[in-house]
Amino acid sequence: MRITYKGDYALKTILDLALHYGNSPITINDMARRADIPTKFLEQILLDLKRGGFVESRRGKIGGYLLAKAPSQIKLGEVIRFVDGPVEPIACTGKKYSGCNDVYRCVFRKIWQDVFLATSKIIDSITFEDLAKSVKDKVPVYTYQI
Amino acid sequence: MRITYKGDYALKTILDLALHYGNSPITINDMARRADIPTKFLEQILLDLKRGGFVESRRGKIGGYLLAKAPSQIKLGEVIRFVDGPVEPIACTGKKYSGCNDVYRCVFRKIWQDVFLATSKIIDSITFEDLAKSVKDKVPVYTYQI
DNA sequence: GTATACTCTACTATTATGATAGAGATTATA
DNA sequence: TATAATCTCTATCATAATAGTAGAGTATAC
Repeated sequence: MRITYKGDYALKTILDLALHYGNSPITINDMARRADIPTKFLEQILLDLKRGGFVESRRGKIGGYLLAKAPSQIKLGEVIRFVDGPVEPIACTGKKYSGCNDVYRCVFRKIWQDVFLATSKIIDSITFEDLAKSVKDKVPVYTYQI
Repeated sequence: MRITYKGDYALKTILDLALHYGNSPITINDMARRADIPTKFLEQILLDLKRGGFVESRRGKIGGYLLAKAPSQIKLGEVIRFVDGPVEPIACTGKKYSGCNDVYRCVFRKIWQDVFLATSKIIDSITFEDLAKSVKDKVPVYTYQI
């Protein structure tokens, strides 16, 4: 799994919205300023998140963005996968990995699968409600412990 | 963690060398053919692995590549980190992450740290001896189980 | 009707990735 | 010693991903 700037910004933005859940819409400008993200870049990211069903928007005066669902219904893993793609360490599809034609491939594939599972277990067990609570209470978020 | 083609090829190549550990050197051509890697690309990769201290070479006739240490002394994680860089899901260094200046950052940082630890636990517990044995015995490699 | 705020398409710059090319250096051995 | 086999090194190139920027357009509250 690799988190890009875009992904990082998306996560911060959804957390911002989660912290204001239930209130009036928040403008792109406000969020961009708070998280120090270029406004025009954040515009693109929010349009993407809207297409993904994570946020909704209101145009015009008193417009802005809102979460499309409750923070408790948005898993961290969902957002990561949507913005930055699959969590697997290597693309196991396509011609290079279309089958277990040689034994080397299979040996490593099992390992990538295990890394994938361990990662998923962490990011899919955390919701934005957890993250928002963690911020409000100023305590580290609880993650799946090995 | 993201494994590139270069990384994938490097791992396969070291496994190939591990399977022939103790024998005479293996040529780039042989390895490239067996793993279906472009020869010139594999040349670059092997030079890199040599600089990393993983392999050594013999020039001239009857030349080729050998492992620089026993397969049991080469961890999977070492090679991955050397070829494809840090295992962390996000670059937590540099100006963007130079300090815990805002609370959002810290919330996520804990999570990336946990993903990092879970991943490391898997890839650092496997050596190329384990992988070679796994190939020879035709059984999946044992990985750290959650 | 106008200011505010989202929407949409297109464009650009930089870097990483995945190679390829070709001349050079070293070594075994006939 | 000649030569074939093999690694070594520097440079170059093509494509895609990433990280933005630009600007005209649309909707809404007041």
